[in-house]
Amino acid sequence: MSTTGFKQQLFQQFARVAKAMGHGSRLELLEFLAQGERSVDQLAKVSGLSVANTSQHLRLLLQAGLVTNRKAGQKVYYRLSGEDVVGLLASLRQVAERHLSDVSRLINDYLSVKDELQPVPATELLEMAREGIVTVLDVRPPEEYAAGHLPGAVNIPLAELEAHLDQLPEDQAVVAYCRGPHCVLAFDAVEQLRQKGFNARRLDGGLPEWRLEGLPVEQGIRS
Amino acid sequence: MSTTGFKQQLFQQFARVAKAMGHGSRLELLEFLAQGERSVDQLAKVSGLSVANTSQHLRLLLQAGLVTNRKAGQKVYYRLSGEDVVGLLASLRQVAERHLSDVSRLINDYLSVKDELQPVPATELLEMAREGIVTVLDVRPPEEYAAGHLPGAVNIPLAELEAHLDQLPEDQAVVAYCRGPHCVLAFDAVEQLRQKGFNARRLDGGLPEWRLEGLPVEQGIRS
DNA sequence: CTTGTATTCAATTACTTCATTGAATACTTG
DNA sequence: CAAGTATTCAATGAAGTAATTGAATACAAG
Repeated sequence: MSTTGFKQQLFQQFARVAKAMGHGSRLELLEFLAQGERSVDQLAKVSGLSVANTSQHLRLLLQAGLVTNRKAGQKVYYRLSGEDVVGLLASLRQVAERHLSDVSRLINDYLSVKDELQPVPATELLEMAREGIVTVLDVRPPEEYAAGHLPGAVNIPLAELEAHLDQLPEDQAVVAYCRGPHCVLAFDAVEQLRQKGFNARRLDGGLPEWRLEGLPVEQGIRS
Repeated sequence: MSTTGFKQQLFQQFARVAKAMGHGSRLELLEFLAQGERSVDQLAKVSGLSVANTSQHLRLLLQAGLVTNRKAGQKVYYRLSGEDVVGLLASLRQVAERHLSDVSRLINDYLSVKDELQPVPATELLEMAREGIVTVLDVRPPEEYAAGHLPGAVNIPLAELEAHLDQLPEDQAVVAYCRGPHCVLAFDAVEQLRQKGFNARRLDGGLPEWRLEGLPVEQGIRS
């Protein structure tokens, strides 16, 4: 094989991975899988895609090496191939935010209006949590919380926040987090909490980004 | 705008960037641009694409925010938008290498046969160079060398290596580098040098990866 | 002002991608 | 064994992508 031929094949292979990420739905599926493994049916429900369509996208992600799968009875569970995929997604997001004005405008118009404050860096939150001066709030659905969450985090899905305010100490700061840096649930939670008089902030990033920084993750349902 | 609408638009924007990288030729153009800014004509020549085709690919990369351009007379010069694009390309490459068996097989069959030794980490090379116990060899074309190179690197394009062996001290180790971790030129250089009795190794990565690690870069033609 | 150079644009053709639909396959339950 | 469930497959039509070709545009030189 010539040098040119080799190079072209190599770049073509790299392009396969990029192409697999070249559709909004597949990126969303990857973000869901970053929270923990899910079945096809679960992914179809949470994404709003048909099962057949979800299956097709997952097959493409599988062929690109971004996810792996395992069978359990009739169900097929998918997961990210590794933490490096989270890193790749983070890198992609950062480039888009920085160099695409459409992206920064979209984020500004929709998210920054909800929370203009800088999010709390992960290592800073870990420090505050260890000092016991903050309440960490996970606003994702329970199954995502169970798959993995920040140590000591309280799980109150956004839809139930108003009904469970009593679970949050009023004399402490609250830092909310979600699936990733642009997950609306964390923004909405902070907005609601501030309206109720809480000192609420957002975490910089979500559970996958936290884990990517090598920070500790708990699993299971809270006692 | 609804939460679902916002999320879908955001993912669609991120997908734009990924899709722009979803073609082997565009990834190759990005690797060339990682060495320094180039004109359309230069990129067409070095990539083997037609000028019109090169222009089309560059326009797509521009729209995706991966490159920027400037005009100088009749020429248009393109460059990467930022170092974060190099990081994104590195991340993509790493995921492909790790999770696509076709990629690791391609690399193994074509590159590892040329050089099975582990490449020298960048920080290690910097140390050795500072101690003056190694010769750093840049085997890229002179214009890429001029745009940026490792401090103290000697520029001998591969095609001229045999004729310029006298420029390399025989009593010192030689570490060769090129455009990136899979640039064949560095592998071929090391192969040739070993055949001539030199103690030759490769750098882990190329000039863009070196710069991404925050290491010093020189510019211009060597005195 | 004309000619040459560099680049971009638009149209075309062929190919690929995407969502849908219905069928096929595999596993579970009664 | 039949019916139900979960998932994948294949075909289809619409939309998008990629290379080529020739034209258009912009700038430079004589």
